[in-house]
Amino acid sequence: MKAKKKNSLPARERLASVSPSGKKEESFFTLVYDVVKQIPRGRVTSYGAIAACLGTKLSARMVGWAMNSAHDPSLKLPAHRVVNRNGLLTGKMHFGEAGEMQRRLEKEGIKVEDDQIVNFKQVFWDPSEL
DNA sequence: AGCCTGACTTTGT
DNA sequence: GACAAAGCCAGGC
Repeated sequence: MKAKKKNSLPARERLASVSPSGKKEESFFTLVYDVVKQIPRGRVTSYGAIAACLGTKLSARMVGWAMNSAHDPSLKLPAHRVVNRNGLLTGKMHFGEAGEMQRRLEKEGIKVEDDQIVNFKQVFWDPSEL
């Protein structure tokens, strides 16, 4: 999975440069949201992958933490497609009800066993791949 | 202004 | 192979 291409240019600045009218409130979350929203159905990714894509690979925590603020349903963030690098549904407890995250994943064809994604390597989606 | 926390990851013992 | 600790950045209090 080390097929990550070198991102010499931090996506932070790249995406942050996207200011429609000069007035922009891009925060770390915005970048994360954008990436998460791009996760194809039936695929999952890890916090580290997103973080690396953003250029802050040293801080995968921020990604997960950003999701903490993503509790807004209007964001339509498929947070259930975001797991830790082990493919473990670490944040399933934050979905309101335990088991919902797994249920959603299974609904998309992703098998989850014991809170862990089966064939995680196969369903893993690298944001840099898009 | 400063300390604490957090849905992670990596590395060392 | 399992456990412990450090690193990271940004928001909340």
